[in-house]
Amino acid sequence: MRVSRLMLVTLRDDPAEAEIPSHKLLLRAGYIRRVGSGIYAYLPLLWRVLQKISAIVREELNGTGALETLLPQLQPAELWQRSGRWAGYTAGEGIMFHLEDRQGRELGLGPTHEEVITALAGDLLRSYRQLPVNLYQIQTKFRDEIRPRFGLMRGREFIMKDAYSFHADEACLKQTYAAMDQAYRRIFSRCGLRAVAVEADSGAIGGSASQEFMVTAEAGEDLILASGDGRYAANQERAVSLPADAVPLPGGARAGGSGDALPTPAQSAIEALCSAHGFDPSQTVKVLLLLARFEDGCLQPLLVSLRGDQQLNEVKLANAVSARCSSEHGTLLEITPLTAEAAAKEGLEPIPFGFMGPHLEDAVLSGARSWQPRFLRLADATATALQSFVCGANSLDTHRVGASWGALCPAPESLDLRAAQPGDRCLHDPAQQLQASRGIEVGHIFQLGRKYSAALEATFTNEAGQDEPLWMGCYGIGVSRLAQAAVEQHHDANGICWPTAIAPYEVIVVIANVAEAPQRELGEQLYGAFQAAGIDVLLDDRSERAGVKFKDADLLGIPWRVVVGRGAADGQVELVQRASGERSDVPASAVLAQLQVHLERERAGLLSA
RNA sequence: CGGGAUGUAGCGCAGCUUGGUAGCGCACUUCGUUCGGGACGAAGGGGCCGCAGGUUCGAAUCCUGUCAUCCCGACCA
Repeated sequence: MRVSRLMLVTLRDDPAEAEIPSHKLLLRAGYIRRVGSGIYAYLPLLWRVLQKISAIVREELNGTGALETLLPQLQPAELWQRSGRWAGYTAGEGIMFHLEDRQGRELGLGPTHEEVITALAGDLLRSYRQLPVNLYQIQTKFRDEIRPRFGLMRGREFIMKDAYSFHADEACLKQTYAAMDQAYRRIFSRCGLRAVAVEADSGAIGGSASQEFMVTAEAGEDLILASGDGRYAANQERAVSLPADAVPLPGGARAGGSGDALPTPAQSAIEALCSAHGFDPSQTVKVLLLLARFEDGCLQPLLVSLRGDQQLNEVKLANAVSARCSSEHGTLLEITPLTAEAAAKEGLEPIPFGFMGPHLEDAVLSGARSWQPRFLRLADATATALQSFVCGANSLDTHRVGASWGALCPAPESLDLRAAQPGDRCLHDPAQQLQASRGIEVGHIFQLGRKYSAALEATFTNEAGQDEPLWMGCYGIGVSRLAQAAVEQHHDANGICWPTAIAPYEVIVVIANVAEAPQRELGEQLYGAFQAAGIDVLLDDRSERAGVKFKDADLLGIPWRVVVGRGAADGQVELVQRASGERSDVPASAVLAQLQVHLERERAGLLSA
């Protein structure tokens, strides 16, 4: 391709709309344009990148025996109602774009395809003899994100590879899951990405085991916690760790175990309380009030006890609340803090916020207009493990010192609700500490089990002649996000440095001065020779000054640059590697052979490294 | 949804406090000089100043509303 014909528009200044390097560079170098919030046009250069990524994905998945297919994006609500996800995905914080057709029938734009594929599988897969099957597609997904951001990182319309596997038993599912794990590692390596696999929360998709693949980058939206020995890595949403030891409360349990009253005027924050009385935060129990909203409209107040020095992990809490309430009230839609304003609106007596203890009685909820009249009481294990502690006395400006479970109130159910923190000791080896890094989630694989197949009655006949639900796995890769993640990981002050395997073009031949016939002729000749050799080559034939063309070549990030300039008359050209900046003078007759050696190796991505 | 910010030419910005009918740099067009790291000079084209009301003789500028975009958050009282 000739640059003069490429519709190339590069920007000198960073567009105001972009914040992170990869987003700025993709805009500046003419790879993308914003059409709306979270909606981007993939310009010809980026489309080549996306196709190269897709080709790698296809090769690796086809290699595992997976079948490529293409499913509809317009999906009937009925399908989602059968799986039980319609309300959760369309109401509240739901992310599914949905609409009505002319007959008034409801439809959704596919944010994911479990429903469609499972219904198809139920229809087509009848015997264990057909299993296992793994189907995948690469297509646009639609998600009405709460907050789209960072260009392609979190778009409302984006390209995803999603795969779904079907099995006769769990062991077979685990095999395919492991095969996909391996395929994913190869895919990211071949794309030239440093990616790590981490344990993950399976979120709204559901199912049991799940693992995310993170491209490590400062601008990542996710926090990864990993042990120094490399044996444990998890998303913070999911991570487990050993909490710091609590400092024992001097004097132990007092006044029959329900504690002594202590005047604590205006000391509603743990920090203020501790500094005023010399307590350690780990000697206190803090109480959080929250409100869970369910699909059926039920509003359930939550009372969560945590050790004062610990932080709540909302994802763990949401999972715990779902497990306890969803069979009765349907999908958990959201959990919000229970505020004084909301309580007043509900017609309740004032609640002593800032001075609450775990013994706060359900009576404070009496007279509630729409809330359930009882708290769902949950506690983190760090709180229930305390022999004696400091907590609010449930009246303003007062705490209790030396309270203990049982005497004060029954200990609530003890769970893991705390957020693991960097510096925490690891479960697998207390000598190891968790270290934090940031990551961009580019892939996620799940063992779904039979959640969807049971809901959608997708069954097969087993060897014994009985019908049972299919075992399922699902596996996603954010193709467009991966492209931007690659830029985030591979750029410098001058622009993008694409890994060769996914670069839009592998080589750019720059004619320094097109007014010079020898340069022009040699440039054209090399361009033709590279094309004939199967190299993806760009020819910068524009009548710009050399400096402009060099700047643009750097910005675009083409891995190799061949400069045809002053030496052209003597048959000499310059070969420059974009990422390293290394340059050498090479006879024009030898440059193709040299390039082929480099490209041969680089096309494999990091696999060869 | 809560908070913050910004909307002026394709991009980046100034002008707004103190109302008088729009400017700079880049990009674009033409000509000349230049020609290996975003050249210089000259001449041009392009804007209902996000939109709608209001105040005023007069609004980019003041007031009200609205829309859009970006950032932070939606977690500990």
